[in-house]
Amino acid sequence: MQPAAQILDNIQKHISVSASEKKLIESLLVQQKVAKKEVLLEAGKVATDIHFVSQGVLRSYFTDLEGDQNIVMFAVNDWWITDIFSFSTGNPAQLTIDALEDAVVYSLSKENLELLFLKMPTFERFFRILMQNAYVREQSRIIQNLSMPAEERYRQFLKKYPQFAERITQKQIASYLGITPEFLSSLRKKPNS
Amino acid sequence: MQPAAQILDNIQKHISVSASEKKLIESLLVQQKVAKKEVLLEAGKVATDIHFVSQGVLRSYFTDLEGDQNIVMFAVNDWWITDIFSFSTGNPAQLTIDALEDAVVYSLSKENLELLFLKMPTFERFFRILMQNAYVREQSRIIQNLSMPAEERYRQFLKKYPQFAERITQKQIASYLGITPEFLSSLRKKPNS
DNA sequence: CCGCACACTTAATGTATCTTAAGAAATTAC
DNA sequence: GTAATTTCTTAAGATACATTAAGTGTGCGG
Repeated sequence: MQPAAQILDNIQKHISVSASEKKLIESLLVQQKVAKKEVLLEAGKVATDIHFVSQGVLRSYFTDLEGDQNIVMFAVNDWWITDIFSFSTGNPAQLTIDALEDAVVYSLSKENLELLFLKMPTFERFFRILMQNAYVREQSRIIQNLSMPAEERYRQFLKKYPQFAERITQKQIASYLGITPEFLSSLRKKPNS
Repeated sequence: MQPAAQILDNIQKHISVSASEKKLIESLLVQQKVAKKEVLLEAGKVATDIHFVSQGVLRSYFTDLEGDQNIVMFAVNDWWITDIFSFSTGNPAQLTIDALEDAVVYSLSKENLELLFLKMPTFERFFRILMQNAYVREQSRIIQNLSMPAEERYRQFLKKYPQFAERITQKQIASYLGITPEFLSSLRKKPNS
């Protein structure tokens, strides 16, 4: 699929887009290739862009005082990713975003997003739906973290994101679940009762 | 403050609203008084409304398989609350919403919200900002849950939400933090080093 | 194709947090 | 205003999960 077509499909799942609007959107996106391990956003800098993942796998993570990485999200094709806190407020990012596999992304700067909102008011609706879905996802994760032991969270993760499980190492998954790789290994060994 | 004025103020922090739009908004809101312990939304039913809290304190919580309540959020004056998953998708709610103190809320049904989006496209922007802020909040909580021990999460909670700490019992706060009231009590006893 | 870094596993020991139980304090209901 | 209910605390014992350390596999850069 043509990369632009991939984003437009993603957008058109939620709003309709005229031919001239398609051109406008395409003109505001910047394609970036991101090599495995390459950093797209570094904690401490301001997140100026939101990225649409066309191919490959990205992750965002928080580095805590002990220096440990805590994975906040994974993003594969058709996902949008940024440090939403930094992108919203202009404060320094808490998260680092890098590639777990070679990736291709389309980046939209905050200025261009605001331009889109101005020139194409329905894009506000699209972005509202994007944010609302992200809110649903994060709230669902909070519920799981509060109410389930690690073993059950792991099962739910495999069920909800089978496309991640195949491509992401156990170490990364453990970090996402908030447990150590050693403990995840011991969970996996257990007969799944 | 006139209740309608309170909501309009909240909305006008993010978008400008004409006189006729103000009337429209007011006409679509329904005032509800909620007595302490009264249930506004019951898990299993569909969340048809989003509620603006004018006075009092509400909470939403998830009841897990063991029957324990896990608090997802508190809402005091000027907060909006619903089960965003159920409200978005029309699926049965996972959360129960009830009042921890006598409260007054203004409820906006999903139909009326869609009507607002149609008649007042800038309302899409307001709601986008609402959802984006909620996303930021939930992501920040996930980062804290992943990277900090309970004692530090409690400190951050007190710092971030001093208005909650005064009005909400230790038991509720413990549930929000994902720990038992007994353990919270032991944390509070420790000299704050 | 070799070597090295890194992922995954296993197991012993350690610790944060839970469970249970009971009493004291505070709030609520009649 | 007093009984009844709920909250908060304390403490002992239990458990989920972390830490450390060592060994085995696996991918990948040169």
